[in-house]
Amino acid sequence: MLLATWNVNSLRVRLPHLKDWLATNPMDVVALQETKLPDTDFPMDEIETLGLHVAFSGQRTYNGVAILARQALQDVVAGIPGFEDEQKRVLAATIGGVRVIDVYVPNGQTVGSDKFEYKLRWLVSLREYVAAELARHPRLVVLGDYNIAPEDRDVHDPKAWEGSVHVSEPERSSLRALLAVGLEDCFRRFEQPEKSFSWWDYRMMAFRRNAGLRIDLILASARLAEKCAECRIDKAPRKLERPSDHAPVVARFDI
DNA sequence: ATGGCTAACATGGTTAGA
Repeated sequence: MLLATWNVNSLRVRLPHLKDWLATNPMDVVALQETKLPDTDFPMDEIETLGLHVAFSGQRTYNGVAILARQALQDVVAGIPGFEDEQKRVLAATIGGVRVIDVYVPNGQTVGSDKFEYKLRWLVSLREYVAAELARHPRLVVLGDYNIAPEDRDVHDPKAWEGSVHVSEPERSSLRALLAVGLEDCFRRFEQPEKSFSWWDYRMMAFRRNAGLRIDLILASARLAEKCAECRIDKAPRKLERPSDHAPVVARFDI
């Protein structure tokens, strides 16, 4: 089973890239973030034409998540149950016996801001949700845009980023607490190229300089992680005209 | 120098992203 996560930064703009990418990289499951579309505008027909089932939870202008899958999606749940939130950032579904939770973690803006506090609160709720889901689903994958670089090796210039949003200790500690309930970062199960990143700023020729962060993660339960055969970042779509600032991340599971 | 791009909403300039 091949799964991918991709923050497309507007599905309206990136639909051609997504279709081209899927044509050469057929996936069983794709988790999208920042679709930036209300559900009434979701390009359902175009996705279904690709032979994919789809579930989505979106809003105008901001946020928005969607799951595309070769097989039918079962038990679709939007949001974090019990956590009141206008922002459409979470979508769960069961596909082929695997529980999939697609997450778009809040950005956090700056350390100490209201949005930062919201990010930390949000991560506590996510952790509680994941703990409950793990008890019900031994095969669980939680993938998406975490807006946290787990370690300094996931940052192009750790000195320059030290203490700032995406790398700060409260955020990293929240991520470690999430992993501690029983998830593993699939990417780090394997030897990887030095300076592997999944996001590069649009400005300052950041992609050409590989000045990026690894913030898009595929986390899997122990039972699933042990079946992980590959995990990689595909930089190719980031090289196209008018790209998303994020690259897709792919994981393959022998199930 | 706290910017630099990009997208949405708007139709010029603000908000937000990371």
